[in-house]
Amino acid sequence: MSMEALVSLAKRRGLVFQSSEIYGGTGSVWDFGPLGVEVKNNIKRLWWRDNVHLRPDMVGLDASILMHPTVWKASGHVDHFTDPMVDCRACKRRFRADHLDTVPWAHYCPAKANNKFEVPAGEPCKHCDNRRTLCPECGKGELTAPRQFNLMFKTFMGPVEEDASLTYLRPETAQGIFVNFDNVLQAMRLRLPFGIAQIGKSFRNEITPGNFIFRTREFEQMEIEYFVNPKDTVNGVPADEYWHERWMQDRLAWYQRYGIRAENLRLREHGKDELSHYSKRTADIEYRFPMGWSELEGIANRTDFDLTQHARFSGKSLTYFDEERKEHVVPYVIEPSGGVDRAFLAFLVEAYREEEVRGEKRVVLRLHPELAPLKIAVLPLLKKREKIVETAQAIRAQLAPRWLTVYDDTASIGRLYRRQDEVGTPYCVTVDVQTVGDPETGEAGDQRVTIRDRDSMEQIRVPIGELTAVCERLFAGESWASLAPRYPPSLKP
RNA sequence: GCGGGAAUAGCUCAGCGGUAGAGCGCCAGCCUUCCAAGCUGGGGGUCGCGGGUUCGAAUCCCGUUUCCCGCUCCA
Repeated sequence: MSMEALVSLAKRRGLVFQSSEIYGGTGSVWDFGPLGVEVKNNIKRLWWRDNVHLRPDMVGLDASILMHPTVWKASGHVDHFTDPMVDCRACKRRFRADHLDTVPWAHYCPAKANNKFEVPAGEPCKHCDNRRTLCPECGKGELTAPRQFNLMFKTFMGPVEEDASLTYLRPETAQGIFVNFDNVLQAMRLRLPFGIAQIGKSFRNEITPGNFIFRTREFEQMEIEYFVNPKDTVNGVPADEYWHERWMQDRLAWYQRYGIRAENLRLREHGKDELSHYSKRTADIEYRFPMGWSELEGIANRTDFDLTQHARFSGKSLTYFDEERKEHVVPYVIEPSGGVDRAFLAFLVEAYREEEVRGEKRVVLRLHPELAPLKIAVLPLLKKREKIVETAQAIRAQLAPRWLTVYDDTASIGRLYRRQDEVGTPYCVTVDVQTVGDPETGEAGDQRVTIRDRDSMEQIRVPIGELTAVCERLFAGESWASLAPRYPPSLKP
């Protein structure tokens, strides 16, 4: 499938809109429409349920986006979260200035005659004190002066824009967890290992955003900081390494549980040169997006870097008292950090299918029922029959408190089904003449309705009185195939 | 930020100096007893934005914004 087809569907069906579109759009930010916000909330709810509520060793947190500016000094983001870039004027290649310093370079020194020198990596010219000026790739082009990109958005706390009030929109939710480590520890009486989870917006002034909602400047993270005692071992392995491996496997399984096929997921270990300034080891969970394998979630061993830094900058002790060893330790932390928007995109890409049904193209989102924005659509077969419409609307009202249920009567039944297919509604409930009886013939209604399965397009016929119970079983995961034999469809065609 | 491509109806696109179009979708009506059927009617476009050339610009020129593909970066 192509990203274009998905962008188009997302807009047409109210999943994702470009931000500020009526003003010509604004770069690298997107809005989630009425159906998009449902999917996104579903992703966050499931992540929270599976990673916080179902585990005895996890608690949640919701820290503010604006924090004390020193947080970002301590975290290293003020100093390290920058990429000095230089461009070659001739071949137009772009380089990170710090990478250029890793190779020796040829230099034509203006301060000396007979002036070609080889200068060692990372050193300026001994004679003129210049750094590399020529492109390492094409060898001819002159390089621009390095330009600094700090990827953090600056802002000001309070009405006066002065340096004293300068702070940043957080570039990751993680720091909100680290600075609350001791608060949470005291309030919740926790024992290592334990984790703190948080979902929230983060902001990065990316040099190159793009690929739809894959890389945006405002995005939402689902982060866990899982604290372990580095002195402990599990199965003979240091605790941090054991839990790192565990989280990699758990998180991989989570994506699969909600519909991502194993062949479209992989773990990719970071090389030493690409590790972040805080990381001992990092592995990415990558998904096979339309534009290629790209990161869905990073799982890093941040060691004791963050707690140590914050202890140093704040002067507060951020340690854990090890009762067995009778000593204070600084916990190590394993960080599974996922992008909500990236998960959204991956689930959508994975679910999108174009199928051929009776010679017609059918677009269907085969979303996991828990992710689907709408759970049930109640449809009248004939909108001219008052009794059918009344019954259908009553059924919608009956189901709505339990599942997000919509009613639609604005087209023929086939079209209504296809509309629901396009947004991935797992089940449609149809009310027909047989349900309510036919006043013309005097035939009595059977008070049964049809449930139609999105993926197989098969139907079963269920008494209205059992509808809620049957839906309960379907959404609890009971398979269509096991349920269907008990509720044969209408004998009429 | 650099190079390349693009921007016309909700979507996909045609039109390339002379009155803004098609298909699909959407809305209303008729018809219709379960998978985008048919018929009739309807709403909807500052042709991304700004400037220029011209009697006349969606069309040619300049600028700009946004999107897509690369370089680079990350969740």
